[in-house]
Amino acid sequence: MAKPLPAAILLMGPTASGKTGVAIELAQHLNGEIVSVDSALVYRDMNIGTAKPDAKTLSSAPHHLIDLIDPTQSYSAAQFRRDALNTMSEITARGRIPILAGGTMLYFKALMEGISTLPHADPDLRLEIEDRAKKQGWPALHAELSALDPATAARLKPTDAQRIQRALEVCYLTGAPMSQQFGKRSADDFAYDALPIALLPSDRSELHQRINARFAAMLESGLIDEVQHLRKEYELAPTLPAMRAVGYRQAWDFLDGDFDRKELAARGMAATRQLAKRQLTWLRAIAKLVVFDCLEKKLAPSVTDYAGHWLKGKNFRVM
RNA sequence: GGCGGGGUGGCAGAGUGGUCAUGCAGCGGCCUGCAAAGCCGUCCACGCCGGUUCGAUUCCGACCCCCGCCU
Repeated sequence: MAKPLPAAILLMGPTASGKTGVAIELAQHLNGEIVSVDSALVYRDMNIGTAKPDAKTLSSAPHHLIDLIDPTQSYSAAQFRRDALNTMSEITARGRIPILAGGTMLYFKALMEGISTLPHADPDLRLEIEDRAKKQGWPALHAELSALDPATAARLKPTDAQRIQRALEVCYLTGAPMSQQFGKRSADDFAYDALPIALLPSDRSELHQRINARFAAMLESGLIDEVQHLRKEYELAPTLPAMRAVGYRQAWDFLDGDFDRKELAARGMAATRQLAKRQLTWLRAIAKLVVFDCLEKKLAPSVTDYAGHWLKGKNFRVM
């Protein structure tokens, strides 16, 4: 008979849904450690705009996958999967429960469903492709993809620059169409008995209010200074993933003098609302979620209570 | 009070006697190494009342409101 799988808790929710507070409460009460599932928290020196928990909060429970790389570097879903699986097995080996908390739904998907064995990004090749796109336009490259990988080209719009680029990159690097390599999953499965929890707002406009207030607060606490500092300390460009993050992109353009502070606030808030919308679309597509209303007052205690019962039912020891 | 200009969707902003502005926001969706990214789709309108007309957001008149100048 197979050994029972180790337990894990997955805590998903849109931005500003209160994930951090819930995750800490879970970690403290259920003998857990938090694994961040967030494509922006991996950046060092990006604190205000990413709503990174402060030092005191971070020390109140073990956190992982935060502050991994410089803003000049880039991360990926595949890298996240490796890092997360490694971290999770370490946590499990300590006899504790991994609590994966965050809002980057692609990372959750990659973690749970696995990801095909494909070459990693090649910056030089990408530059080359972008160069050609500038001259010939993306539809021309899409046409080229039609010859190399008809199946992928068929499902991509000629305007979908990012995915056309990736598909071509895979073709060039491997000599084979990406669509033919999609079956080959990484061998290391997601071998956990996971409780997937989603924090959803019962009222969208209230979430929007929260988002607006939070972005205003970020400006108050020095988001602009943070970005200015980053520009001074690192060799950054507005095309880097880190500088395309919500808030940072807008602050960058503001520092370039593209618009005034009022417009910065409006654009930052709008970008955050749109992020939340996309996150909610992801969450609606995922079946078998245990849903909590993130606008509920006693959110953290009730989630902890629920997760505690779930763990007990599986004979895990709960602190 | 007089003269001039104007009132268009949540906002900005074109335009036309008879299928369409457009941008932003909002809403729905897609998603395999950039994902807080990238991409697709979509609702909402012509200040008010009357007239001309087969048909008026568009033409005419009255009215209301706004802006500027003058008294």
